[in-house]
Amino acid sequence: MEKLVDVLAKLSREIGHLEEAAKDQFDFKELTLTQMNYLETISQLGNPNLTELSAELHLTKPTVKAAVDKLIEKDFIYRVKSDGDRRSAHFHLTVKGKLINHTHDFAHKQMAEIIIGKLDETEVGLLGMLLEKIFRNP
Amino acid sequence: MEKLVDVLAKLSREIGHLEEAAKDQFDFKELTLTQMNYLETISQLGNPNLTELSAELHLTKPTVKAAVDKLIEKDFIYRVKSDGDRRSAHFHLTVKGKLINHTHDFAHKQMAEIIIGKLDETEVGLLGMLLEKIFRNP
DNA sequence: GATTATAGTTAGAGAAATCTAACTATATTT
DNA sequence: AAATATAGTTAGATTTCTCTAACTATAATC
Repeated sequence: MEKLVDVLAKLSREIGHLEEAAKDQFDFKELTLTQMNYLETISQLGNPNLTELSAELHLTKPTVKAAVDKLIEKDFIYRVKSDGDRRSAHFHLTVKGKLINHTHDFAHKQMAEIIIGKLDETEVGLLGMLLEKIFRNP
Repeated sequence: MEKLVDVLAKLSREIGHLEEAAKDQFDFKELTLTQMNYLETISQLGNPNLTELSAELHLTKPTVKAAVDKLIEKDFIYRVKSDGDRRSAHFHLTVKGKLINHTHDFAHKQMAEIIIGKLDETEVGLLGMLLEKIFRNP
């Protein structure tokens, strides 16, 4: 257990570094840390409305409205009116906004390459199976 | 490769969620997202001085000075004068500031528990060995 | 159908985060 | 030892982030 925790820490630190590096590359100087956080949260929640997004971020609705208005203006997200409820609308990432996820994808791809460089084919297959088993549903 | 990337994405997303949850728990409402980022970066750099911290964050020195002054006031970090260079000082996390790292530790421990719940003893041992091999130095 | 609840908006104010320009003190170079 | 470079600081201004209070429009409940 102790050892497993250690090695998980290393893995997550390594992935963290790779993501940081990817973010630096992807010229996200156009966005503040806070704004990036909004994009990530919108992506994680999967097209939330204002109420859901505010709840997740522990911020008030006027605060979040101001932020998303700015992100819309900068073409990172857009609004889609709800069919069911005419009061409400959901936020979607634009193509530009989805770049934020590419930083994750990039990091994971690099990690995969590191792994393939360190393990032989059998071991890679084994690792894949084990991780898959961990995330299998039931 | 494709499959490995997928499963790494799941793993890192899962650890991410656990860290978010841990942060919520640890009543870091006292800190803004930005301030948490300062603490994490100070921890990662290992007691940087103002110049190093500014460079890493891509921010000007007056900006970073204002931020660290506030973190010192709130007792999350402290200044240690450099022996060699009398102009300079390094930032260290206080006991309170180190709590930021506990959120990571917490997440990794929980992840380890999930893994132990999903795999049998042999498989856990195997996974540990594989991950260790990945992070072995040469 | 009237009342209450929910989703989002607007206006205005204050705190947080950032910058540039100008400065002091110590180190390094010439 | 004079000139230049580096580490950090100060002052002042601007932008970003956040809040509360009051509002509109639609939905749900009674």
